[in-house]
Amino acid sequence: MKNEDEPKDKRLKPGDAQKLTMAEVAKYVGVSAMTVSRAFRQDASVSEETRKRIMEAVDALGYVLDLSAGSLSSRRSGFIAALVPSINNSNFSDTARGMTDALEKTGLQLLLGYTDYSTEKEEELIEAMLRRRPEGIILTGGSHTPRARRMLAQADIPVVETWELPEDPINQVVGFSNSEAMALLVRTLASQGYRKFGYIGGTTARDTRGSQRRSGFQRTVEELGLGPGRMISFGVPPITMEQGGQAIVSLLERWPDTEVVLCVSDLSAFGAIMECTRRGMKVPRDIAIAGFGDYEISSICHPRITTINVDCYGIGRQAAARLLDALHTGEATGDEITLTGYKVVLRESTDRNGAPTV
Amino acid sequence: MKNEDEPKDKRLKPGDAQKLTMAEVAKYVGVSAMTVSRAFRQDASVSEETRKRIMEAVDALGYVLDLSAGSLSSRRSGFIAALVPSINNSNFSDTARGMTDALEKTGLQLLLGYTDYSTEKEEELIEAMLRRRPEGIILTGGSHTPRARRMLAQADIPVVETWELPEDPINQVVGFSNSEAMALLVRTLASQGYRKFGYIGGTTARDTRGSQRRSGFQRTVEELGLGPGRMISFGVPPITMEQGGQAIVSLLERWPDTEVVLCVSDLSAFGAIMECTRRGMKVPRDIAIAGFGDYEISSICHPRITTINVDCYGIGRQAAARLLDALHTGEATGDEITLTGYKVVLRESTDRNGAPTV
DNA sequence: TCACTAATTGTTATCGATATCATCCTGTCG
DNA sequence: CGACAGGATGATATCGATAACAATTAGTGA
Repeated sequence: MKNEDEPKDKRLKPGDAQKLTMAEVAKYVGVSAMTVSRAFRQDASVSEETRKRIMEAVDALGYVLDLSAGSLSSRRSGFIAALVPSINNSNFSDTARGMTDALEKTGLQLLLGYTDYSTEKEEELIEAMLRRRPEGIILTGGSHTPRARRMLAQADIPVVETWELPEDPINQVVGFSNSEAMALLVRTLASQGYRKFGYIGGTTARDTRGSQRRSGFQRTVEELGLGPGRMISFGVPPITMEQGGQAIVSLLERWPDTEVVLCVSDLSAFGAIMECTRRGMKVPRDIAIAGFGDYEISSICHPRITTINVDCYGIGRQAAARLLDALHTGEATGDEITLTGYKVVLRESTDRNGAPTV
Repeated sequence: MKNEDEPKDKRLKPGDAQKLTMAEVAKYVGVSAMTVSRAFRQDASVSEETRKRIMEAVDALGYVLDLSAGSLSSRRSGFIAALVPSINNSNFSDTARGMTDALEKTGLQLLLGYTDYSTEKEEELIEAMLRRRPEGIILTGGSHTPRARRMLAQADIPVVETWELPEDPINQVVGFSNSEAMALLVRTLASQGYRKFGYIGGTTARDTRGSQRRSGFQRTVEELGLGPGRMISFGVPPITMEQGGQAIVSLLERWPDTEVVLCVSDLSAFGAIMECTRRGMKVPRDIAIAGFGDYEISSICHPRITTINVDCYGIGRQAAARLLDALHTGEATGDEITLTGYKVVLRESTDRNGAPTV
């Protein structure tokens, strides 16, 4: 083996900003590039002593591994793609956090995109993502354009759909039935004596989870013999806090005797409650209001909001875990449906007895 | 030119799931791979007719461009890395959205990571990002570990620091002075007659923007001769809504005569207001409370919250724009500081006259 | 008509790592 | 003592696109 201090006529000074390659690190240490490559992976067989010398050289030179080169030859990009409707929505950002956390230490990196609740945008993003050759992809919901489905099928990587139970799943699913969850909420409130139910949601079918919640509401209200629900649609999904406030005004103008209003999400429920308070109505004394999603705000605000708690973080974490399973078992696992929990959280905003202290 | 229907003995069926390469598309069409490559980029010179035939073949075969291969030879990854403290915070997710929007149509993709307010985590993420050879990187704040700074210097890519005005900027900066903004809020409220100021913030220096706001508060209160501010620290940053509620209780126990409380963020302000309301105090009649950040909630809740509006989306958008400038001008531009605006938004929660209607 | 320019397409080398197989060395066991 | 296992390392081909330059064709003006 040569003298370790040999790099005499090399113009490589430690800290030199020029593009460093593995080969140069190798030459500096006096080994082959292959050995340097091995030293970067803990499993590969390199003697401890060599690895140490290589890592010292890496530090001294300031070399940073180039994964884009590596992924080409290893045919593993190290990416997992994930598409969520919005990153400004704390439900979905919790899900994204769950995915990121589950991927920690696996060497896989999350490539995040947001579809803005549009399947067209989703299709574009799927194509953009597939160009990076992700090893798996996580989608929100089960609505996809035909072309998106084709691209996914051809990509031949595990797909996980989340947050819903699609009728025609692509591969795996991690989610829950939004319509069942909403139905449970209706039944729970009906059992407390509420009879005249209103509903606030967005106008279009863009938000499929919203549509499912609405149909769960409608179906259950009719099943219970409480007549057709009083439904107000307002704004393009996702419906905002402010729109929740506007919607409750419309709803109460049209059906002033409404006893309880369910909202497609906590955000609109919060907006509705605040608007009522502002107008001098007391919640729940004058009107009861419930949301969906159990956002942080709902347990803090006054009155606290009755809602459906959804395991957002768990959805992300499990979706990533299922993807990892599929990658490890050679993608031979059957496509499973993983149900995630939800539960009714009864709080002040629908309390039949106690009006909130003010 | 050969017969276009030639692929007779090729076993390539359209829609075949096997790994497709550009060369196979080329063979299918009867051109060279280079021509296919050109067809994918709008600037390159390919006849319209050829491009059309190629794109039809791409559709028929279901070929998807492989950017990881392309970035290796072109030495352009097509990535911009961005690190934010948290994706669950709507201020930062607005910033992320601004960046994504600014990068739309540029062919650059955002690689997002969250540091959880830790410079150590940031250092790890910077290394992970640099392994993907991003063409630029956007950071939040000006606090970085020495090793992080070294890696960034050596990477030799444009860096934009956001949300603050670091004393020792790396390259470009897009942000504002958090301490000046908070000082402005203090002066504004003082000019309305408030004298006894309290402050609620997190405990440690992890959240540098929080620390800057606090010092802006403290300095200004003293400058105005209003004695040392009454400060309560609570919880590990980022301080939550719930902690805001707990903090205001401590603060009022210790200094019951406090007239106005400024909070490090709207979230803690909201928690504080709700806790006061719950305890039968009226805001602002009994105590005035202000926040920072102008989150959606602050213009909706009751009472509406006085706050500092920050152009979160604009920070992201401009940060990305500055990065694009630097990339186009060959990185020869001087390192500039782009100031983003902020303004005091006076609302009900500090209104000296009108108590909110309840 | 012919040299010449511009538009279009092809050929070859290359980006920087890793897969794969070959080689070398050391120690062990019959 | 010789053969062989296994650990450590090296040599070479390769991943799939693109840069750079070469070649071909069509059109243009003298």
